[in-house]
Amino acid sequence: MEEDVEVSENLNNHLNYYQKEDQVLLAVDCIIFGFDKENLKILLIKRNFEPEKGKWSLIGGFLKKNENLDEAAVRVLETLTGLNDIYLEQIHTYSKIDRDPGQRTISVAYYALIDVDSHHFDGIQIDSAHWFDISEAPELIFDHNEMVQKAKARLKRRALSKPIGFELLPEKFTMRQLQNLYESILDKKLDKRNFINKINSLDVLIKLDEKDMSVSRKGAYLYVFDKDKYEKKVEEDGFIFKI
Amino acid sequence: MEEDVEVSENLNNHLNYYQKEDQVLLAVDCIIFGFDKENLKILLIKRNFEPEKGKWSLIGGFLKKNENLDEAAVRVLETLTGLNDIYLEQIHTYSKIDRDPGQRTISVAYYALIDVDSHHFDGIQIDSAHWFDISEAPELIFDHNEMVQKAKARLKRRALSKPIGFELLPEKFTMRQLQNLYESILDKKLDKRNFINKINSLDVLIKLDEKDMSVSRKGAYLYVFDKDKYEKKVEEDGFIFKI
DNA sequence: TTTATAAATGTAAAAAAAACACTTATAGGA
DNA sequence: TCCTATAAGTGTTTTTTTTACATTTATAAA
Repeated sequence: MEEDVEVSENLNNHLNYYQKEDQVLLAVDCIIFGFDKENLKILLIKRNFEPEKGKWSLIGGFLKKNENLDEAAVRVLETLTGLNDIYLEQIHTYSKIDRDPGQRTISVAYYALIDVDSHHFDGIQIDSAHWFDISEAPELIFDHNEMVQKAKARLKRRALSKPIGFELLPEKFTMRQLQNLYESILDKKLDKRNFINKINSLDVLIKLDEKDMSVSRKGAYLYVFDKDKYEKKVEEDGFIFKI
Repeated sequence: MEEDVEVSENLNNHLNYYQKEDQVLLAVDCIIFGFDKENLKILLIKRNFEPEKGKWSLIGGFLKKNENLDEAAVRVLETLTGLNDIYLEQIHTYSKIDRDPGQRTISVAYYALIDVDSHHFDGIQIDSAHWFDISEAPELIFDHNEMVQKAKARLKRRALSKPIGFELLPEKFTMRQLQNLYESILDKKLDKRNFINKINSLDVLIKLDEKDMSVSRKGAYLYVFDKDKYEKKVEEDGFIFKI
């Protein structure tokens, strides 16, 4: 039934102006970055359908008639994680003719940022999903490696110009964790004092009277990101977040 | 005939793995920036077909089976300008359900950079096309205004980090023209001496023994962009172009 | 009480960016 | 041919930002 409607809509509906044009399948694929207070991770799944069944892959899905691409990406992510409040951003659209040997498919890549620990999703919803350390991720199907490369580059750029990191951290975090995150994303060591000075000069963190005692004997103060303050700054004086 | 083949391929071919998925029309729309040595421009057309016939629009076209998106964008641009060596970059994919009242269409926006004068295209190939000063562009159909906004922001970012400007200038140009271009893109006045010092410190221009006498009595030295040197620098020492 | 460990802290030097004004070459007009 | 008007060309100082760098402190565990 559904298919009949589809054919009729696409080829026979007199309200359509573009009847002679080729149609394509449009997919979304999500590069899901996570952070566990130590290392940057990526969430991958083992494909359980053909083609390329059994190989590692990004999670993806096809765009449906009744949703836009952002909504499709949210849906796809919810299917995997059970979460629907995940930070998502569109990156690039991939269209090589034979990129998917199954059928001509164009794919819109999104990247997502998740705090691995504090979003304790109800167990990942697909058994074969696995968090890989970003440096230890396996080869992926199709052009998914290329997508991941681009997403990493984008993440790096955004980390330098937006307070993107706070999507990847628990609500309360230590300076060391924030620095670990930036070091993972930028893939280089940073000087501790300079980093703290820089962050403090941005004036968008609130230092709590609370310490995380789980790592050191002295304990480390916890901070929260002051989103309102950040947004007010951006609005009022075109504040530029720049690390 | 062609349509028969299409239906059969999409719905009946046993090599297709994704038969039950919805298909969509995929378009490309091009934000064509130009520069005439004075001002940043945008090339728009008056649509000569429904819907929204007669309104100003970006130039666009539908993706075909035998091409990828970059190729589609090149084809669309060639149709309009007769040129096929234009700098193009994908920006974003737009998918709001009712963005095109004609039919559900997803559109991939590209931006293009053209030197208005020295690419003297054989007259623009579509009569209704017109170069608008970027600040005087008319309202556009669908979500094209949004696309232009994003393209402008992207152009700004890229101008600060890549020698993008040289796509928009004639081969030989004066420092004043380069500064005009940057001022147009960044939408602010720059100090002449600081600008020249900055550009010279990048060391990617060749100063010619030739002057442009068309603007001042004194004449202004002409420069060319040393693309090889630029690329060698990027490769060898990760040279960062930053204005 | 001692010890081991990560946290917390500030300053000086170097580099980059911004502010700033006068001289020069030439065409065109007097 | 001399004068004038106009944009081109040129450096230095100040300010801001970035980088480099080492010691003390709080606490839990031994």
